Amino acid sequence: MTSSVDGAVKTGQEAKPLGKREQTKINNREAILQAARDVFADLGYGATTVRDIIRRTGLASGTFYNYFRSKEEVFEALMDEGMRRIRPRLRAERIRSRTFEDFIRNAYHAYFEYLASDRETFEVMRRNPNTVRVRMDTAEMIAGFEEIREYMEEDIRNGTLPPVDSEFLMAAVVGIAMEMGDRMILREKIDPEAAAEFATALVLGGFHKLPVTGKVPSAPKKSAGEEGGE
Amino acid sequence: MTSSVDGAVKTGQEAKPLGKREQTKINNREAILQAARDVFADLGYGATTVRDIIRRTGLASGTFYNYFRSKEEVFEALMDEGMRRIRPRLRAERIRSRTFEDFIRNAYHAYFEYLASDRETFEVMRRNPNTVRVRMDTAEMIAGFEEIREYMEEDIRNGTLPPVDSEFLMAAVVGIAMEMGDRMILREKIDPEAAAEFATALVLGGFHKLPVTGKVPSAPKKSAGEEGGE
DNA sequence: CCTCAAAGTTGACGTTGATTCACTTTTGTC
DNA sequence: GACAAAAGTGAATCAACGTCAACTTTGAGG
Repeated sequence: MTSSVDGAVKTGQEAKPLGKREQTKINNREAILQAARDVFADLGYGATTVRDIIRRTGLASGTFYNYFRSKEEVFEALMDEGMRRIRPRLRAERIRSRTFEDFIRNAYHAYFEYLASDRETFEVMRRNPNTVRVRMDTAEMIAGFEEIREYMEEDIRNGTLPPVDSEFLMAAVVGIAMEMGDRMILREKIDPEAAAEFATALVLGGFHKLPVTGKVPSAPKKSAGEEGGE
Repeated sequence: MTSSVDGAVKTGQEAKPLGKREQTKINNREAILQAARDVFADLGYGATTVRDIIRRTGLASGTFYNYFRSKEEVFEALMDEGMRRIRPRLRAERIRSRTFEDFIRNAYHAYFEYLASDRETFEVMRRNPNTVRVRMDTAEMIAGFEEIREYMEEDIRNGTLPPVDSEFLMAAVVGIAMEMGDRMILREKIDPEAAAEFATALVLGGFHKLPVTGKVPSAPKKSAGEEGGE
């Protein structure tokens, strides 16, 4: 009622007229991110300065700060972007997977394939085989890890997985992925398939033997539901 | 022999007169390292400046640069120190251990116990549960990892371990240690024993199932020896 | 003890890069 | 076409870096 006379009507959800303003904003942001990827790869994270980044975009130094507060924040955005791309895949694998085994296998495949596909972002590591590695625990990452852990607790509840320390298991699974991922990226021939098989075999071969805590975690927020008898 | 008339004779190897000069040098270096530990813990690695570090020592800013070239180098020294403390233990465990199993178990125990004991250095992580984590691959660390890998290749050669991708296995073992270590440190009650058992169980349970490459690595520098296998 | 050269310390100084902000340009609206 | 809001610009300010000439301490020789 009484809406604007000729304004674009918000029909469904995807009727983007997308004014010039919105468009440049998107473009600039993307330009900065891309420049950052390049510079990080060339100079390494530690050595790059905010100015190195904007210089490559042709924008003015001040403009950078309309988009990000610092070099860290750009890096964070880069990492978040990666995580945001992976999580839906993990979630999909999760749904598809009937067992803990399936999930692990599919998750590792998804992860290593993503790493291999987004070389650009991870070129940082190839160029700085020495010195400092940075790792950022962004909100998105922490959430991603927690989600994995959540899946594990579900599997403990439904009996697919013995009642082990789910935080440690998640940490181990993630640690394997990270460290192996770094190595994989550095190799001459990048073979995500092989990496995934390796990681999967290790975890699936080993998880039966883990010390059990005896404690079955209680469900998080959802309905109590059945927690499965003995 | 016409040696100096009254100079300290270098009898064996441990006759340290240790002049005042030498002593302050050691003291200053140690003071800087200790200050760095503190500041990193308080402010986080990224936020601390060289000056934050020296300010705590009472030394002048210029003095810092007589000892280290940068913040990175201090951090590196801190990490190296840790690695230098661990490697002899690993080597000792290596010698004591007859099998791959023993080695893994002992190595994890050594590592998690060291982490727990040197809380001060790793306090960095506790204080900055968020944001950036830095990890440095110092020469000492790389050497340490390579040493582990070397042990694994030995075990492949002597048949204790199937011919798997030793780089990946090393990466996985190290990744588990790092990521679990971080989690362990963050816990209310730090239990290196439990962490070591967990990690050990995972690796030892799983390594039989790893994909084998068929290739037995050849010995590094020593005599060719028998490479076994038909 | 006294003297001297080498080693080490100091902090002010010139640089570099981060961050802000008053001003200009662009965009969208009426 | 006029205006206000949004975004861009780069000079100016500020913080930290790393250097260096001058100063202090140490230890060796006399």
